[in-house]
Amino acid sequence: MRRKSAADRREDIIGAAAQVLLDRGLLAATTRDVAERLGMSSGLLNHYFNWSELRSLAFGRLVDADRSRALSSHNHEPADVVLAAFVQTCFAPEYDALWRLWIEAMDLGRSDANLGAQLRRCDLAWHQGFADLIRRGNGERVWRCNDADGAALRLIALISGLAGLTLMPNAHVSRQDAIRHLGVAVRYECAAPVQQAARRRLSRAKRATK
Amino acid sequence: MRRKSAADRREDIIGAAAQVLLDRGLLAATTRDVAERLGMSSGLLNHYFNWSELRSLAFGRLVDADRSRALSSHNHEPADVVLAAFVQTCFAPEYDALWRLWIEAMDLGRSDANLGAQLRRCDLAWHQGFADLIRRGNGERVWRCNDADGAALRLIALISGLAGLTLMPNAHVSRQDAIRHLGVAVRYECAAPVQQAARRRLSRAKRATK
DNA sequence: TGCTCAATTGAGCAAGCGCTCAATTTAAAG
DNA sequence: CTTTAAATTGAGCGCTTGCTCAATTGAGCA
Repeated sequence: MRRKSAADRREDIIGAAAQVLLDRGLLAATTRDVAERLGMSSGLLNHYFNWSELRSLAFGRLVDADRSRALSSHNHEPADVVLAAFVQTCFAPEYDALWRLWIEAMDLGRSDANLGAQLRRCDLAWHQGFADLIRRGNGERVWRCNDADGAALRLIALISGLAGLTLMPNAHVSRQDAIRHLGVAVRYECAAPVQQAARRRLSRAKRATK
Repeated sequence: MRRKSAADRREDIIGAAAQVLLDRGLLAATTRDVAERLGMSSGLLNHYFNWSELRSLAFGRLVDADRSRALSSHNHEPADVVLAAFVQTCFAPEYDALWRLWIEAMDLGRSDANLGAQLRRCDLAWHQGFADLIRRGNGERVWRCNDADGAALRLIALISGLAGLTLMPNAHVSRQDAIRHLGVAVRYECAAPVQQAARRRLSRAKRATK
């Protein structure tokens, strides 16, 4: 195998490991898979990383890239548009592998300290990004949410739970269902103030007709 | 080892396997752990079960028992009391092992067909039980929920997501936080009609003073 | 009492895992 | 060109896993 500097080699390995994780999952992926994908010897891989370290690094890189794409990439659009787009797309098939990794990390992160620390970091970053988006929406007056942090945490927890239900073979919750349920929860948490007032008027009118 | 009938032996093994699962988790538990706990040879265990089958059976038994305890055991109490008790207790330390199994099953159930089928069954049963409880509350007029099935699914998904956050070592979500967040979601989904009216009056009064 | 067959044993197989290490190759410094 | 240190190799070690199978044991029946 053509020689490279240590830094370049490390980058190659992390990138390949990330692809292997997407293909096989955190649990099924092996060091030999990564080495084979790069056409390098298994010994070289272990010269740079141990598996726990490499797996955590590759996982963190994937999650970070995904978060940037989902939350930070289109900061020019209004918060409600960004959130609506996220709700519509987050359960699309192309993200199955990522949610699968997330669920696996919730399990393996308990026994693998590297993975646990990485998951915690990713968790906090997602939480932060989501809460910021909700606060931005408050500022733009597209909704009114008095507990952005709490809402962000609840929505993220709901998403991972829904992902778990959706990803099962023979799942009894379809992607469309998951999107719908997430949309309902989003409306609970981030109700548009205008709609709230309208709904209040409506219910008052109903009582009046009784 | 003292001889037993096939049926008794199978029961012994399933029971011991359930305890091993609680102790070590779905992933770390091994056939040897179960055999050792019963003081029997590993060969005998494999005479009655293969590991995939046994693990799924033991998992299902644990989840079923827990569901009975949480939802069906005190049917004489009002639905809101049952639900409130569930919210307060579901994240208690004694159920950590169970939630851990649930999260592990979301992962392993994708590659282990037995476990996948068992998880699906348990999922549907929990969903059914939860939705029934919500509908009972509708009948008792302790709340008004127009989408009991949807609410049940969202709450279960939220719970598993919160459990995943809570169970991590160095979790940034405490048990108290999890209870609070679940309580908030329950109020979203099953708002007491009386409280709704009171809140409406309150917000009207606020606008009047401005 | 002897027979029979199912329950039970436990050494060990085959496979997979992360990782080691002595040996080899090669880019770069002197 | 020579030297040197670092990159690279790959056979294989040590361990764990689920599971097999020939051999052994013992409860129930004639």
